[in-house]
Amino acid sequence: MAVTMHDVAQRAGVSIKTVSNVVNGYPYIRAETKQRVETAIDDLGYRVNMSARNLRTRRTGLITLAVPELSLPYFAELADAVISAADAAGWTVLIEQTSASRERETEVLSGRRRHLTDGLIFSPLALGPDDLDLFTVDFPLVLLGERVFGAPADHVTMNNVAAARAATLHLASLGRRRIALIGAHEGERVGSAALRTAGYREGLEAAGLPFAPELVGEAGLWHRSTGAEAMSRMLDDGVEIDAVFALNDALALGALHALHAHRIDVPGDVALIGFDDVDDAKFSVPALSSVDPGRDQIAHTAVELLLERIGATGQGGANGAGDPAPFRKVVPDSRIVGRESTGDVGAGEPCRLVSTQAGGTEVVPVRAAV
Amino acid sequence: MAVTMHDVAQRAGVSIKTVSNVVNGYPYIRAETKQRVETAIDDLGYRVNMSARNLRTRRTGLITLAVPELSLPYFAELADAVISAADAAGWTVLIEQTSASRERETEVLSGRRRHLTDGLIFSPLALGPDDLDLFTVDFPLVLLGERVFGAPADHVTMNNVAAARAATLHLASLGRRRIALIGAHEGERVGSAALRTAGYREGLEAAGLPFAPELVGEAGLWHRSTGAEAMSRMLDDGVEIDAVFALNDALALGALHALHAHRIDVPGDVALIGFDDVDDAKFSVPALSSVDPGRDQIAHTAVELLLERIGATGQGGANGAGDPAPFRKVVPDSRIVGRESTGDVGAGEPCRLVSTQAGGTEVVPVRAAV
DNA sequence: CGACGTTCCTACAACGTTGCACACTAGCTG
DNA sequence: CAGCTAGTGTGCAACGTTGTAGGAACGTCG
Repeated sequence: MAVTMHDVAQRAGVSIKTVSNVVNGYPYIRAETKQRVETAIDDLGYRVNMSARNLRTRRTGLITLAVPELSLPYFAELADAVISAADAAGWTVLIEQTSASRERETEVLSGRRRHLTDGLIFSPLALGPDDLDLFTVDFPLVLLGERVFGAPADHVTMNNVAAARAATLHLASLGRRRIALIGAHEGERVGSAALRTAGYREGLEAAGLPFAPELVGEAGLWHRSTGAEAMSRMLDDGVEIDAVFALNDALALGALHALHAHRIDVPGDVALIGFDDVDDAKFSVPALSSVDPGRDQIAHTAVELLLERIGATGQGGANGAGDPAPFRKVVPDSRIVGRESTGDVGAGEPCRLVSTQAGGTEVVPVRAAV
Repeated sequence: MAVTMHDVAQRAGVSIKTVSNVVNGYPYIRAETKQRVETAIDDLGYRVNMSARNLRTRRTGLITLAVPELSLPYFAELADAVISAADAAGWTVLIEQTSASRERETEVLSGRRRHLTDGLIFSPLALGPDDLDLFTVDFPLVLLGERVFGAPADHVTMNNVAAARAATLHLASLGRRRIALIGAHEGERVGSAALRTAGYREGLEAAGLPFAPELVGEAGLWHRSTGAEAMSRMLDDGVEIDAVFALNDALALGALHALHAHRIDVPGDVALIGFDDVDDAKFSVPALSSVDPGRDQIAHTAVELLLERIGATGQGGANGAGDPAPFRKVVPDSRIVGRESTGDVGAGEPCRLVSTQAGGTEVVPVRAAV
């Protein structure tokens, strides 16, 4: 049925291995021979059988990207960027949706599909620092996000505290004094919520503003609906505010909805800023100011680190110990994108970049394998 | 290095084939033997090597979903639904982004990655009816969308004309008389734009309204930005309108932005309805009315048809001709979701389903193989 | 002139799994 | 008792590719 190297070899009058050599770009082949093989390949419509090649080479050419849900725009845009970056390097991406459930996130690290790909870029949302041992795995792994630090893996994250601090300060610099926060996770010590909330408090302090508990709105899941609910609760409770820092853009857009429903003008009465700078932010009414955490750079760096790790893996061999590269932590630059919702620009004007946070790379020594 | 069936067999004191039988759920195995094998598997942490299995079975357990871009919410949500549906059936999805370019769409049908998966769910945007021969392929294929009809493949599409007609009629039923259209593709005879525009004209006619060229706004790409531009152009030109039918939600949200920038009240001055019913629609300000084309059903049906086709493929054998099932065209039910932007409901109220279009399945005889 | 290097090509043996054929035991049927 | 069928397990030969080792032809150099 399917055309194999054998068929090509026969037609071209060479050995099967020569066909393999041609396909793989082995240099020592006479031009004429190469030509003959290539003609035979075209004539027969031959394609290499990936399964066979994968079996033989112990590589699949696939990497996994595990994210909570594609229908969340942040992760859809991240997936887009990761796929593009991998594609440019000749790799293919397989996406796993975890729904942010512990069970599925655990399965990503050890489950059925683990052996389908050569490496994993993982943005956990349910697993946390208590699950650190789960992250001690024997395959290339790059972590994203803020749930787990200190795992034996490369890590691409963002400058949450500094960026949140800058966002808060930005609102303060506009003369706002009652700055609410939407999306807090009470009691949590890790994760984006905790870090960004810490940045918010730092920002208040730096601006000489008091911290007021009633200004903090809880929202477990960071969806538009929960943002709208949290904002509504706060407004219904009669809390006085003149600015809102939402911990992501979905929350911010939900909050915007609630503000509008309460006939509150943005940015006239209340200035609003989000986090993530998803595509939607540009097109809400009014256009949403946000923090760009450097998504493209995150995706690009994650793919780069993972492929490096995959490449290095091959060297182990009889050497046993080898000398694995130390784990790196990379923090891309983030910046604040001022749009209408903070009154930084009028409708129609291009957005203004208000402030810049420098990131960087930190090298962490490899911990002894367990 | 890696644990193989051989190791498991040795430890359990059975043949390698028995391990294989246990792993694959072969029924005729003594409970005690099965237990012993399973214990050995757990002890050694054995996982089947997918590459080897794939080579042997000529199956990969993967299907491809090819869409233009994940950062377009409609496709992100579609991908989410397809992945979930495939997952439920034990299959894994590989996503290809085509950027709606001819080159990449052609590659999806014949390129490097073609042999990586067992089947393809393809939503073309660049290829059209002139490329019908490209779609005559020798692997399971399910088409989505409205670009290509009559290809030798199963097809899941939507009731574009009827749904657009209903949306237009709905605006008319609210007393609107100057109903603009945003997103037209002048001169095109195929694709969503042409079909939905046809439905719009049918709707106008059914409502006894005249068709007016100045009410039709072009927008090549259906992004928020192009929607905003098209809307702005029309308003700047002084065209009088009291309703807008945007051919998808991204355009509608962009148009909403432009309407707001022109200080036009929605739905007071202008009623607005989109198409696709993406998640965002619920949370815009005001909440956007839209046409739900039955996205979940589309994803579900597409996966179902593809897996059926993949299953049937195996039977070919020496039989030669076989008797392939005829190609099916499935049209899920679509419905209009009325929200604030058409004044169907006030802020906070749940949305109202205004009208329902019945879809169905049509069976097309298989064309002779080429 | 023999040793050695380049260039070009090939044979063989895996990679880890599953399909197929078959062996053997028990119980049952005609 | 021969001949089934159901139940339980094994051995062999692929699936299509690539790594390793090496052979043959042709210089080139000391």
